Amino acid sequence: MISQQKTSAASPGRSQQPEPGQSRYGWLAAAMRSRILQGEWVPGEAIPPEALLAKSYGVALGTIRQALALLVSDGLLERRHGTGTFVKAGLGGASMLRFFRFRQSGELQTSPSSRILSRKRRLANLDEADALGLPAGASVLVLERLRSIDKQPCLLERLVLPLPLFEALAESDTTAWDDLLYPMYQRVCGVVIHRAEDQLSFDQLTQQQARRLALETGHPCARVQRRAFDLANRCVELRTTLGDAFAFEYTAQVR
Amino acid sequence: MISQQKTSAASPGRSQQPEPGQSRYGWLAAAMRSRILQGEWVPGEAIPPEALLAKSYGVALGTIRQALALLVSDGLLERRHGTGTFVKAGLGGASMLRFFRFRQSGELQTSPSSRILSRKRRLANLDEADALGLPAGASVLVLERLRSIDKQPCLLERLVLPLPLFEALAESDTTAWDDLLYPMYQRVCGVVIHRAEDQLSFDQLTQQQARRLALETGHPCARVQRRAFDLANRCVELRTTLGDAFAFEYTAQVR
DNA sequence: CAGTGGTCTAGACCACCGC
DNA sequence: CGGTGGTCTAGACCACTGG
Repeated sequence: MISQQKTSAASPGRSQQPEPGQSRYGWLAAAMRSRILQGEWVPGEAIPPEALLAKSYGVALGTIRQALALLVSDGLLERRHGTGTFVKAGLGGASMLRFFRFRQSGELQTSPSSRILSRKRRLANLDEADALGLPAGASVLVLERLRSIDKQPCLLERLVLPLPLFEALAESDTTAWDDLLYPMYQRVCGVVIHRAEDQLSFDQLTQQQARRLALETGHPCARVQRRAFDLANRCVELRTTLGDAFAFEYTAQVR
Repeated sequence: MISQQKTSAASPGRSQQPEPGQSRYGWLAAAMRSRILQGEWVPGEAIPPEALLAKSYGVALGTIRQALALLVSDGLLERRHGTGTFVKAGLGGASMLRFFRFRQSGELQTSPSSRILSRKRRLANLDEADALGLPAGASVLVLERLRSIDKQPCLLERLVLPLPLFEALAESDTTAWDDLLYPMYQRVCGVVIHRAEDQLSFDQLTQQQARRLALETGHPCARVQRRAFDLANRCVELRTTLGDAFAFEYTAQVR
């Protein structure tokens, strides 16, 4: 080894750049990203101030700011003027409702209540293993979940969770679970959901699905197939949500 | 007037900032935005280089770069390394297809062909006048349009266009129109479509709609209600697109 | 090769927040 | 008030693009 490590936190050396084809701020962003992924900087808390980071990495303030801007646009950090730079907390949940407009007696947009209809452990099929990045024959936890507003069933969900990771959910009492899963993932399993991809499509309800949603067999439904990712950008949840197609409403921005 | 105008293009003066509560780069961005809206800088062409802008506005390079970054994130400008900074051309069109997966004989994603079914001039109703920012009783052009792939009808559209602006389309031969409307708006009417909002929902086809799409009455359909905006961010097109719900497929990013 | 945007520096001062 | 991020400067040098 030629380069000598400095006393700084994750030192890239001072007068040389161990990066091959990367910009310095790109390298810094990668370095700081890994400090988040490895748990040195934890979600919800502040990271060291810019000035300190600049000094410890041996770069100018502006360079650190560029690196931080990258992580902000990645959604990993959040800056608050006069206060500090914070690691973003995970997704709050209730994000499924943005696809639907359900009538409520009151005006308040309360999060729907949630009931687990079934929970079983089984082997992942090929598609699931592929999407979750699991080896063939890995086991998963499969949940069926009904979400209701004012005791009116409105969303039917099927979730697939990789099992070593979500083991804590395989045994606990499902009637005591939170209405929002993502904060619970974080609390119980240490899994932070950071982003998701929702694929929207259309179908008709099977007899069983219709019964659970209190609709008729063959009723049109909107289907949301979600892949949710953790901080390290690995898919850790597959979810299929069904709801009345006539309650579906979503606005997409173009360009 | 105390401040003396410099020789620069849209001079903000040198040592003072005529802005009330705004940052300097925010003011610069607004100034440059108006140079685009007023047609001094035209879509598709390069604006003056940063160094020249910095000198003519009497600010540092970094400040100009911040202002440019704002306009880039607004989608008004596009930067190309080693080449220049360009005013973005309008939306290309064919963007409706991103909501649908239509089977084609070949694999190629060609733009669907387009046929105008009807064209009439009438008074805008309240909703239309409101959305388009028109006075009550203004007139609009209403078009019905069928889009087909491989001679197979797939999308049925109804468009509402404000009339003083799109007068050139009210008389011309519709059989000679382009398949893509937005480039034609720009060429024929000087209207640049810059962004759009698409509201998605589901419904069932009326008898007339079904006939035009070669489907059955009551067949489930996806509805895309679009509001399209020009560079000045004024709504200049309302469009409702209907297509087979079973061909609907769209992916949304969460956070 | 000349001209463009991209990176980086080492400062200064300002605006906001919480105590 | 002290500490944070936000704005701004006036340079230097690098990397890409095109003729």
